[in-house]
Amino acid sequence: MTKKTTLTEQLEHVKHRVSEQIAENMKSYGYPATIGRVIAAIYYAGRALDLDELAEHTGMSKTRMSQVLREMTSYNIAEKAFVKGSRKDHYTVEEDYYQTFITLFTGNWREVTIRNKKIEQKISEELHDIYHDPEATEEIKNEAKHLIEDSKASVRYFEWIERIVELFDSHEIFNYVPKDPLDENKKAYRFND
Amino acid sequence: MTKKTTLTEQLEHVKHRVSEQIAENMKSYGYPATIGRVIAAIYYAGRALDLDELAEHTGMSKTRMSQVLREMTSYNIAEKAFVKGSRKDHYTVEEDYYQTFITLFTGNWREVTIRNKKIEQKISEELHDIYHDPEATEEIKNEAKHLIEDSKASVRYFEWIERIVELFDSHEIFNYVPKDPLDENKKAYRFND
DNA sequence: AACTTTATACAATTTAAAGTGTACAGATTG
DNA sequence: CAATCTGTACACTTTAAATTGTATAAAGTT
Repeated sequence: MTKKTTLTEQLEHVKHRVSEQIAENMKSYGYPATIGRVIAAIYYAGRALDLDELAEHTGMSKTRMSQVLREMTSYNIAEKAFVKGSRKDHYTVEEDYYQTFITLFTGNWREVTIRNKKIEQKISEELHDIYHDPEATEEIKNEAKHLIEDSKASVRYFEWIERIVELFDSHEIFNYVPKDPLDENKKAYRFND
Repeated sequence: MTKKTTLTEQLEHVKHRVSEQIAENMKSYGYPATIGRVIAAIYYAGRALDLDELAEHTGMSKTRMSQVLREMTSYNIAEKAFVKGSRKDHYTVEEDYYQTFITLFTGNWREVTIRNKKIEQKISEELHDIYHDPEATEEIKNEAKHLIEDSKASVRYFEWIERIVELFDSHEIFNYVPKDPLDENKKAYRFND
């Protein structure tokens, strides 16, 4: 009474699950799940795909594909590929997991630091005005001073985040956390890299 | 014709904006904005607050506070504090920016790695079964083999993420990216830490 | 220039997450 | 043990994000 499934179907099923898994991970990165499905589709196809093909593979509307691919190219995790004799736009994706992680992670955090440093700048100015206002009582001055210190600490924190971003972006992180933990030894054993 | 605002009001306004800023950042971390408002409220109060006080400060319902604080304690960024002579639950929050970042970041990624390694495990078994199925053609075997390699690479990637998590969790990251970039020099100048 | 093909702007819909109000259970007090 | 206080389960509402369908602009073909 077991349902008959061919091995080919089983393989397809596995791929589908991997695709959903990647989709789920994208949500954890804070990006739409669809991005994950697009990555999987292009990866399994083994070549650049156009919007219609992607809509087909992901089971979504072409409109959505258009939107998502634009988003992906803006994040630098997809790019248009020239395909001979077709006027459709074809897209390839970054296939290196590590690089995708780094790109999405740093992109997100760079935005955060930029936004926050901008706001802190404005707030800091405002607090200085309050501090130097002739009507400011001792108590007011005290609180303003306290908030200014908070703001400075906050900026230092975002500068730390910026340096973290730089650590990943420059790939320096791989010196401290190698992709393959055995690399350390390997290096010692071989003459060239 | 300018609206008259007292300095005290201006200070309150600043605090409110900082609170919203933290809320916004929580969204970037992938957590509900309300968490940020709770952190700010407790920080500015300078003491543990109970659910009613938090509802008051954040302008939200007590029910929501209950939910959010439970979430926060589960993430280890808030904890119940004993307050003499009150039977209400009072909460304190982690006040160190860096630690909050690390806690939320690592918590999120730990979940991801656990989930993914589990799935890869199952998928890998399934692929082996397909590979060893007597009905498997050369082509099927080839594709299965390929997918098995993918799966292994994927697991190696998640193990890298695990090591990244460990780097932050252990605070070792501060050796490579110090909170204060001048620490490096400071260390050289002093006898004790 | 009319006709096709392709991508996308825009408005509408669906879906998922955040948040609320009521009701209730467990603990505490008189 | 009746009366009150506190936190939360549960069902409902609101809000924001993802996704779709239609309409249109831009480019390519005949």
